[in-house]
Amino acid sequence: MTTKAAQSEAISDEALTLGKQLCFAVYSAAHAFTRAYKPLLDRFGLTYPQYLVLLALWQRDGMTVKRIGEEIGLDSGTLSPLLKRLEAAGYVGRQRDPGDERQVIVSLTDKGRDLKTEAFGILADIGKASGCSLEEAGEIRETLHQLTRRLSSSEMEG
Amino acid sequence: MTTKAAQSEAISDEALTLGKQLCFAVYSAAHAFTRAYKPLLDRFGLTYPQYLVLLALWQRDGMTVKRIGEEIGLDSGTLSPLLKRLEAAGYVGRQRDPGDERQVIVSLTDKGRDLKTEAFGILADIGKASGCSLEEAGEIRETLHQLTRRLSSSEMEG
DNA sequence: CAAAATTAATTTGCGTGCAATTTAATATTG
DNA sequence: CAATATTAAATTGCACGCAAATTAATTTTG
Repeated sequence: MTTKAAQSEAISDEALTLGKQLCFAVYSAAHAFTRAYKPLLDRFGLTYPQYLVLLALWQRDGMTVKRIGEEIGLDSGTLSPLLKRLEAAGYVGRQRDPGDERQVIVSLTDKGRDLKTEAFGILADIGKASGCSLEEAGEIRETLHQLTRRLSSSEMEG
Repeated sequence: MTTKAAQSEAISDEALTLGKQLCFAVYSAAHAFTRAYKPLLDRFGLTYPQYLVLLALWQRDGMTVKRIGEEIGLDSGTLSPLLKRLEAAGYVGRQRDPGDERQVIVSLTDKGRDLKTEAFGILADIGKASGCSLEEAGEIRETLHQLTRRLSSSEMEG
């Protein structure tokens, strides 16, 4: 098993295993976050992506659908129905921008604003459960941002 | 702005921002992987989770649905229809276990086995696009595994 | 300024992802 | 050994996530 063919086979197997584990680690961590949030968000009747939208609005109220999408990385096809559900739940309102009728401005209701206070507790719980210091969390964030940027920038058309 | 109330407000705002960024970094990275794989998998008519199932089968053929679910973290509600699509595409076969008729054994077809060779190339492409050395990838994987383990172990019932 | 191009949301269609229910088969135990 | 409990898949229902098509409003430009 020391031929050239056998060696390249070994390298490929290593790449296979590593690639699988790296991709799957990210995949699992994302699901772990979703699951960790779920019981905390259930009592507000919110899903994780709905919560991400509210986090964005708590930092900057009155954004358009497009702007929200840029903030959290979702397109309007996902956001339109999601925002309707948030509206039905009474957390946000949606109004066409009078200055540009193509755009829809999403703004927090009083109920949506009130939720922010309780949401701080949720983030604290998640922070505790993640077992990270502020510095560790910052490092993980930076590493993943870098990874995301690299993957996004390379097109890799089949 | 140096009262006790103002200070705890500041701390909470920091937790809010950090928590949001950490959760979102993981969330974005997972989607970046999915998007990075998409053009490569499209020509085989495969989705990313379908590809994960095949990766698992290339390493250990003939697993039950439950075992596959444990390997990649999906339940039968997701796997049953997914496996039917893989079967319809001709990559796997499904047979009831004669020894225990409750179980369904999933095995690769010749077409499914043949795909493994090309899949090595996909992993290599992703590895290249991620811009990681084997060591860096290993560190990221370990960090995320640790994070996933911590989040999974803490129940946090609302 | 009118036709063409662009833009923002919405809608549609398909494939997850997961909780909860159902069905069928196997284990348990009274 | 028959009633009960457990287990593995499949099914159902709801909410993403994204591509593609549609609709309506605004720019662009000929």
